[in-house]
Amino acid sequence: MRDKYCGKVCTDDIGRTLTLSGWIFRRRDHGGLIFVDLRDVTGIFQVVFSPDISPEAHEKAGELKQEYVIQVTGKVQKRPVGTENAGIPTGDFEMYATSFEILNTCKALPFQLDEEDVSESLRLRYRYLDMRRPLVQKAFLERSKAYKVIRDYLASCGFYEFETPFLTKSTPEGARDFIVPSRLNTGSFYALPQSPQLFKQILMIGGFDRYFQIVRCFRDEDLRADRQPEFTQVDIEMSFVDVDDVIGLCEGLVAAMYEVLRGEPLQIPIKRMAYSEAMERFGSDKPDLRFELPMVEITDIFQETDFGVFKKTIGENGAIKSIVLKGKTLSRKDLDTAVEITKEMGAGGLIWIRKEKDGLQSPIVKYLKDNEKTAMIERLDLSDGDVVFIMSDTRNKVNDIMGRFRLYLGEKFELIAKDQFRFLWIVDFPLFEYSDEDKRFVARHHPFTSPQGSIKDFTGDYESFKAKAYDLVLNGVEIGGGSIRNYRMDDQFEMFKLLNIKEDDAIEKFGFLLEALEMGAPPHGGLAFGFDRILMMLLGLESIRDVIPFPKTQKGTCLLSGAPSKIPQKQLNELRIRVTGEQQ
RNA sequence: GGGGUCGUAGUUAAGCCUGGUUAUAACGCCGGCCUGUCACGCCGGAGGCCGCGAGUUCGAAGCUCGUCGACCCCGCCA
Repeated sequence: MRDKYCGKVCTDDIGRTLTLSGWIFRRRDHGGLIFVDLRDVTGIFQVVFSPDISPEAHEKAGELKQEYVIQVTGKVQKRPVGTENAGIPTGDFEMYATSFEILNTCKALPFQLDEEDVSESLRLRYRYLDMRRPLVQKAFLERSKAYKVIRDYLASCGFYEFETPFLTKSTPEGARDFIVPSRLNTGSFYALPQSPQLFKQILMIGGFDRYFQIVRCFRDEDLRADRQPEFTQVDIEMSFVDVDDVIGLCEGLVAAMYEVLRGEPLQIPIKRMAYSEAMERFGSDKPDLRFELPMVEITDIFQETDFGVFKKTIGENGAIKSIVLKGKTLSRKDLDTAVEITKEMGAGGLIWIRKEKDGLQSPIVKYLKDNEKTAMIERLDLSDGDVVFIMSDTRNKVNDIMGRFRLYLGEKFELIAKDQFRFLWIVDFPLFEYSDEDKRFVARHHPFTSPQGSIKDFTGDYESFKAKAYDLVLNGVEIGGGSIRNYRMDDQFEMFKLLNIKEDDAIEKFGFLLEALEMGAPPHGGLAFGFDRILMMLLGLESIRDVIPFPKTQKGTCLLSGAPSKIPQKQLNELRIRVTGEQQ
């Protein structure tokens, strides 16, 4: 139906008669001449309708409206001198239409395709129109390029691609599952996979050595700007590897993606930071390193303090930590707002101290001893005008709230280098983590994660026992995570014991993996990247929805299709399901 | 489960704080004119349950309460 794409017409085509097809992007009707911008996925080409060339075509072109689909034939020529459009690649050329056909019409549009501030719900409702917009289109074309880079890179590294089931079994200790009722097995349910974790381990035990899959995963949790109920992971597993092997491979992959999507090489190896350092200095296991503003601990300075708040914290073995804001002028209102913000984050309070020419200024300064002030000025390297924010509470609370407060300061005082891409590996995660909900220690990563050293060396100190687990962080967003797995049954059972998971329960939930571990499982480990998130970040977009063609809203609905929806009673009957409408 | 922002022609916004005649603009849409535009231009026109429901009031787009929807955040997300 066409000889060429609109955006691909070039000098070689001058003098040739071509047939092009596409959408009417814009029509400029001068009464005599009518100009039409014909658009397809490759770009725009200008078609001219003139009564001197074809009175019929010119007459009929009066009917053309936005987004009509046409097929047009004419001779390509150079535009007259002075009428070229440097703004588009085909701006030196045009075509006088000798004939054309309207292949389809288009109703009045719900929004203009070149309009920038269209509400997202309207865009999602009419996603097919939204996709015709160049910037939206670009995101999905880049996504397509990314699939190819990943497949090419991993294939070149000896990886095989597999598919794993979507109708599967609930995985342990994870997010809430999406559930699918089984008609053939009344009262039983499949779970959609949160990740192909168990299956990829089975593939290693099956001897394939290196597996990957670009795979949809499902988690029935509340949504965010960077979270969707179904999302895509680049899932990777390798045999006969340790932490450095997996990290090295993944760095190569990320660098390949970065180069294709950003058009410049990525410096590797990527910086690594221990989990404990991340928490103590940045109050987060995914620090944004596009700006500094680290927390500095000053607990030791106040061992002999008379200041009640600090005294209490030290007595309860808490932490006193500070963040220094340099070179910014803060009004009293800024300081009050800062205090307010941290209170909203759950802080008991926030202390600020300003370094002035003649000493420290703060509501609490009168409670501080001279040696404490001096030590603080020295430790924090304070200059005149610097503002110190101090929080004093339990260590975890200080880390958490100061970490979030740090992000607030970075944003508010424009300290973040928004054009930077700061990758970071977080390593040496703790193997366990206390769950307030379950009132016990649970696996921080997942229960198949291998500890550093032998699990048999566990001394009872859950909090300091380290895992062979690692996360990849980009600009404060977790974009991937993985671990080396337990590959021996005795180690795995020991792990379950420490997690207080009963043997029967373990066998019931994932006995097939445990059985396989006893049949010559090789050492193995891997990682999963959040594909949508990486794309979002590398393309500089604000929301994961911008890189997913058909995303869900925050309430999990699809505005295009109307899912989820009620289903006919007949279907419910077949599944033996009764909807009670009541909270059980 | 909790906190917040928003909802006004097809679209994007103004008006709301301080209630009062016909709810304003731009883009789009419809009609007319125009032979070098590319965000074409000029003239004219149509288009509104002010998200929905109660309440307050002589009178509500504007105040109050509820509700629905979209978004952001906390919890949650191994």
